[in-house]
Amino acid sequence: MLQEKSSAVADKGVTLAQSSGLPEHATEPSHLGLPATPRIPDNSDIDQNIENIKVVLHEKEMWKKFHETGTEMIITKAGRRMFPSYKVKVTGMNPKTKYILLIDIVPADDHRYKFCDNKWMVAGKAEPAMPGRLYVHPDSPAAGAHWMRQLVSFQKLKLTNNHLDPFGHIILNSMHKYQPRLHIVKADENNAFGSKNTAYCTHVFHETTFISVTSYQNHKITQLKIENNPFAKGFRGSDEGDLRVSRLQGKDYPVISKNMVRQRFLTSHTHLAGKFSAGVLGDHRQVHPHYQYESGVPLGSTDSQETFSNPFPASREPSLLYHCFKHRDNSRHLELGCKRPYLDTTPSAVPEERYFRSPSSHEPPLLSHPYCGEALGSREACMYGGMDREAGPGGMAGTEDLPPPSLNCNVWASMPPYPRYGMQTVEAIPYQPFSAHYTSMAAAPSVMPHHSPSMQRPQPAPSSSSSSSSSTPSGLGSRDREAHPPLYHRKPGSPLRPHRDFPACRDQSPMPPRDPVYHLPILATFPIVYSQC
DNA sequence: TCTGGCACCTT
DNA sequence: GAAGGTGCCAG
Repeated sequence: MLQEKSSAVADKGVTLAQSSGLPEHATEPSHLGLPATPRIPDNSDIDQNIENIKVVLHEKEMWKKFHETGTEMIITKAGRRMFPSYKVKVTGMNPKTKYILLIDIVPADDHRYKFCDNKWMVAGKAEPAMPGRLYVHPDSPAAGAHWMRQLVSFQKLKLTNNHLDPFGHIILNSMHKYQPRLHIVKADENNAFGSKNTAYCTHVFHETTFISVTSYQNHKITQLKIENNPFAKGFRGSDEGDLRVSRLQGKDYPVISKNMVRQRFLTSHTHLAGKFSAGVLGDHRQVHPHYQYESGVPLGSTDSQETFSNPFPASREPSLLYHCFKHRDNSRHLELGCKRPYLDTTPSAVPEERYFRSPSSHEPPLLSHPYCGEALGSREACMYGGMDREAGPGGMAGTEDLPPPSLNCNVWASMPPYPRYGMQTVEAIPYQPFSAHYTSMAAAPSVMPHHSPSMQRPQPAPSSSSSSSSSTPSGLGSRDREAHPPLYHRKPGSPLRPHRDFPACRDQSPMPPRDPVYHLPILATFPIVYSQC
């Protein structure tokens, strides 16, 4: 469908190779462990198909509009869709190869925000990240031809602020900034991912960054939503809209809400004053310079000093980041403890959507702990959430309140969505409580730039980045890894189904018990550590 | 800041 | 016509 030339060009990102199985950036001593310049991998390191995949964000212009204003996404207890919807056009796939497409939404930084004086301002330290969850596209796994045939829409993805959400929606904290990420995973022979040789790419469009809210803060965003979202058509027309509100209130005359008055006043006032103060959020770069490309050319070191005209100054056009690599080392393949194949799961209340626990939420100071994912069962839904607690091969440490997992409950560690600068990645090395480890994603490094104090936590045994790269990321032995099946499994020819039974892994408590395990650093942004819990 | 109910709208 | 997605608003 919509193919934007500019976007297509812009979408040229950098492909990073990592022969050791650990992302290059994760072991680089330099800034965030990122190499000075992206290294083009040889085909022995990177799966050709994965490497060639191009992703274009659909309705990029609309996203830009929102982004320039400061995108806000409503989150509700019941779950709210994103608007604009996350839709992409994918090309470059091997038509016959099966892929799994999924999205996770990771914190863009570790701040909490507030909308003050008609602009977003940092209001403090971020709340502990919600259990990370992944939304797997319902069509997954599907052949490349299928994905490339038409737009891939993630419009059914829903966001919630309910920490105990039973529907598998992606859980977020209100007033926090997030970055959606698209992961394209090459399905293995079992139509799953997580096993050895798993190859995948992560694509990040930073114009999709948003701040989660329970009610819109910026009137401009409200108007953009109303103007562009068909479901909000009833609110279209400024005057009519006001009149409609009046009617809703049983009045026949226009009534302007206080908020609207305030917003409009502030907007006007702010305009006269000079618009948003640049840099309000600008000190939180979401993308690492080295992974930021424009028109196929590295943008270079963009920095926080850059002047931004929008609330999300970190963005740059075009903003696509992606990282691809293939796990050649068994010690790094995705291996999850799937006690039951998807087909064994029974339908659940989770309808049509697939959510998984996401490995990559920033969760200071717990961000480095592994995530435990259980599958939600339903014909199409499958969710994995990040465990906010320690999880060992045989169970989830610190989850004494949890019943024994009756189904699948996987653990994985992830890399924080924003830069951890060297030591962050190094921290993980010493840790060895997991049975499987899967590190990846260059996307992580791209998504965030500053190092937050909150992210600094006691290091079990500071080690060099090289050591981390040379050894199993989490220090897991292959012995344990091999004991676990793929995270995402689907029998050939059968619909991909998630495991059911969240209760088995009710790890949604926002504040997991403090445990040494939490010192485990997250080495990658995408499924990294998997083990049964 | 957040929630639930509402009317209006699309699908 | 039903189901479900919207923003608005009182509380």
